[in-house]
Amino acid sequence: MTTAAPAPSSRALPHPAREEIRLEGVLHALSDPVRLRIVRELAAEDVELTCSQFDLPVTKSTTTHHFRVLRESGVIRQTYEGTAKMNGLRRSDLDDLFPGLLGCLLTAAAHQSLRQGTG
Amino acid sequence: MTTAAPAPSSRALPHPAREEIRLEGVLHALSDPVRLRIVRELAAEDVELTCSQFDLPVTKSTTTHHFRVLRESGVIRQTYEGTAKMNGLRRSDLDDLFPGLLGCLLTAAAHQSLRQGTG
DNA sequence: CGGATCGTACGATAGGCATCGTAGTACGGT
DNA sequence: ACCGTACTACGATGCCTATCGTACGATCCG
Repeated sequence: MTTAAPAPSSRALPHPAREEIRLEGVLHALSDPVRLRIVRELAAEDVELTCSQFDLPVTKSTTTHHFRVLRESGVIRQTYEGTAKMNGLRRSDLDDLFPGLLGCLLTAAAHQSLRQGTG
Repeated sequence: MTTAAPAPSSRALPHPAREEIRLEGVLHALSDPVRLRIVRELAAEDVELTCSQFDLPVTKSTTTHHFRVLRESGVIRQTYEGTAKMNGLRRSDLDDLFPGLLGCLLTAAAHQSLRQGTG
């Protein structure tokens, strides 16, 4: 078999179960410009990205903080692969819980960016 | 003519123009449980409500605070009518800026309430 | 005018949080 | 074993905010 995925690596990360994801938490997570940007990039690439692949206007520590908030609110799924930490949107979970919401949010963010040239 | 609306009363309130409404601000406003509840009630009634018609688990001062956050983020429109302060959702502005978002959010909130019996 | 109702302003408080820097851990490669 | 890379943990800092209580302003009714 073509082992494309390099083994999830021992250390695990706590994620909320699908039923534990709260709308308020998701909205709070996405109300920060940096985090909204992360989610938009993640949605655009449609593939798992490492933390360091994002070009964010904050330091590494702050980046770690933002990714944790996104994970703990249930927006993204994080897994280690070697020293890298892969990040992926929890699309199916979110779509199941809040139908259409993620799409609307991404569209809204895109519209706003077009209007204001802010990304 | 049937003057149903009792004159807007002198004191005016500052509202952001439609173009000034920011997605992040809206999300932040709605990420508070009390404010999300206000917006849901407002959407359910589909008519302007006074501040005191809401049964909220906070004091009057805090209620004032939450309504102000909602107004300043562009989610609601507030006008005085006598001593009462009328509150209405800025549906058309929001739908114009962020198509479908308000509906998705309300649906999502409703779904979550059904799941968890939290309202 | 006097009183009642509705909402505001202001100050205080406590907790949350975005940010940073530094020091450290985990892993892979040489 | 050693080094480099990727990310984390921890502590500090300063700001934001949700909450309250009390005192006040605005409006209406009698």
